[in-house]
Amino acid sequence: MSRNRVTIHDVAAKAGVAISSVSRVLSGHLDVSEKMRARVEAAVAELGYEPDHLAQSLRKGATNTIGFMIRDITNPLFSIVAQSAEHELRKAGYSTILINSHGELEAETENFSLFKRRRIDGVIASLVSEEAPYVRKTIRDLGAPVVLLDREVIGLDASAVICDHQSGVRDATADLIKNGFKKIAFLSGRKDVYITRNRIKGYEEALANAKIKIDDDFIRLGKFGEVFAYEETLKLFSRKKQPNALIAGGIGAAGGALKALRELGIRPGKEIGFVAVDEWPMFDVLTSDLSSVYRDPEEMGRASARLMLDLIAGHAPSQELVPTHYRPRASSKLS
Amino acid sequence: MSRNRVTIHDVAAKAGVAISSVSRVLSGHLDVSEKMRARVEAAVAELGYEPDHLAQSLRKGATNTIGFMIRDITNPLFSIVAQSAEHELRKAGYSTILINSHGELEAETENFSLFKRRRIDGVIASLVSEEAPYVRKTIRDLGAPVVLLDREVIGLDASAVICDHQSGVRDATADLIKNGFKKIAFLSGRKDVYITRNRIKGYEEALANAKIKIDDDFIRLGKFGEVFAYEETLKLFSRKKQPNALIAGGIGAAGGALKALRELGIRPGKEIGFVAVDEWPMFDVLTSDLSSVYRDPEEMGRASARLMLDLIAGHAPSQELVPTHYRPRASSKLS
DNA sequence: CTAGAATAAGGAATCGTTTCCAGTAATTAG
DNA sequence: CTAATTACTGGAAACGATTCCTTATTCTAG
Repeated sequence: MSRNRVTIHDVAAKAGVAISSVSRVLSGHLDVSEKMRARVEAAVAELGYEPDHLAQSLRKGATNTIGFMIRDITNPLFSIVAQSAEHELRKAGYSTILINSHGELEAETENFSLFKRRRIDGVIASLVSEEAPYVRKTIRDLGAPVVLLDREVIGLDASAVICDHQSGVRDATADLIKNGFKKIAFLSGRKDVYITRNRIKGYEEALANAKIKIDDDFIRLGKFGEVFAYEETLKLFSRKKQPNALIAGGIGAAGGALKALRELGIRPGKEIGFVAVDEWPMFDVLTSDLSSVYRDPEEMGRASARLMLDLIAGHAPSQELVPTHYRPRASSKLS
Repeated sequence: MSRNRVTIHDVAAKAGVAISSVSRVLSGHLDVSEKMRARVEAAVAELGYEPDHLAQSLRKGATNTIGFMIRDITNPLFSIVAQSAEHELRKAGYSTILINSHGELEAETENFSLFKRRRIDGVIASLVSEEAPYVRKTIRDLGAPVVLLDREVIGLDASAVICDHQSGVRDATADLIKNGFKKIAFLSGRKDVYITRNRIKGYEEALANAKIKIDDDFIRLGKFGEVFAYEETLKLFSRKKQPNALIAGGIGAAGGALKALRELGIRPGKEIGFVAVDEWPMFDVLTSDLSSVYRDPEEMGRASARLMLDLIAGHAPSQELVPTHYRPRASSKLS
């Protein structure tokens, strides 16, 4: 089965030349005669030789492989980011190893160690924790370029793709206020990460602009994912002090919130105002006119790939900012 | 940066032993003395040594890497399959390289060649074409075990995970008939692949059972994906002879169909009967009570991983059948 | 026509492991 | 007490490429 592997030795033997000459021809080196090139290429063609990537990597010290680690591949936004990054990296000759961290710190650590053992050329990651010493140590130990998704990288030796959630959420909040909502609840994931902090900034900015007092009871932070949002939404709407609008930060959160609302018989755009932060595939088809804060996941993927290739080329770490756009639809006002 | 790489030589030097002994200790070989084991392990711990996976692979001839190739990672069903397979394979010590073929034959070919150069230990793939000679040649050239998703493997040297679409679609069709629909349109992707043929079997079986004549005008096959389904649905409902129910095969098809229906002002469960084949994340939340034919993507992933590990262990190719379940909800009868 | 440069090709070291083969030391049997 | 195993350990040859270093040849110039 794999016995039919043809190596550079076979090519050299067939062409009657040294293996170093075969290598030189294949790497497009200058100092080879026309005759040599022709003979070698004939032998290569005849034997169907393909260089062994493994041996090349070992010798060259580069694997042409990038690790891509995210919390959850099945999150449609992330899967688009991953696909787009993979596409872009492949054009530059890199393969991508995709790994889930399931949002767990230990899985993440194990993944980094795996990447290191595999001599990955770089890692694009959406980290679980943003705690600076941990991140710094992780990056140092890896010994390869790192691009972080949606994380601040101040004082870190890494590049980052960061999204301007703030302005999107600010505009969304302002629109809700404009439409008469004053008791706006805000739902998002872990509070110690950039994405959450940045969204809250936008939320608070809009409230401040409208001179509405911030009510901490309406800000529900905890975990990313459907379950947390579902439970928190149930709580929010089963107390005395109820909000009359809801901003759900993230795809999971929006799903969980919508599920809870459905069970409660509360309809977005009818009984409350509602904005989803992030969209999912067929957003316009599957949902009934939800207002949203949009960001382009393909651009995020491309940006992360660009940053990675820059780092590999030896450039200094840098950042790319991806904008967000508030898209008002039916759910952000009552009808 | 990567200058701090510590090799087995360093460990051997620090422990004052031969590198072969270090290797023996680390591989858990029997013939090492306690003293030797202790010294080596101390040195390993002190230096933080991790074996280079690349060198190991080159020497051992196995990369512990599986290639996973699908048409489209952003299809939520596939992304769950991929995640589940990755999870299962990782438990067995394998990493997964995930690659898109975008449904294009040339991309697929290129991917196989990439996998081969990387000496992948096996490939799990959802192939673009099912044309036997092509598939056979591809598998032979790869020289590594192959598991196909949703493909018949008769006469091929490969294992397969196949889904029993037929019975799910049959039940769905029968339910529509029972609810009074006789003009049931059926939408699916390429007609030369198992998944489409198998679904049609179920559709035709139910019609035959009910003694309803099959009307080829109502069977619309062509491409997977949203666009095709969207266009075909528009056509279906803008002719004289209109169906009064629709089965959409696949996530993309369901999305495209729903989009078209929305534009036409035709509501599933109101003006027509509707069944989606395959579900997507938050299916119950995002859609308004659509009937569906369900299959468990996690099980598909696990099954593909199991089959792959079996093949690697030297077992003969085999198949696993994943069942489908018709889940009637509001959209398959009028109200 | 010969010295020196330029060109082309071969040989060998190297990347970091594993594993086979010897050889030495320790153990047991006779 | 010596011979025959057995238990460890070190050395070296792979794995399949790249690349540096030589050396042989050809070319140009003086």
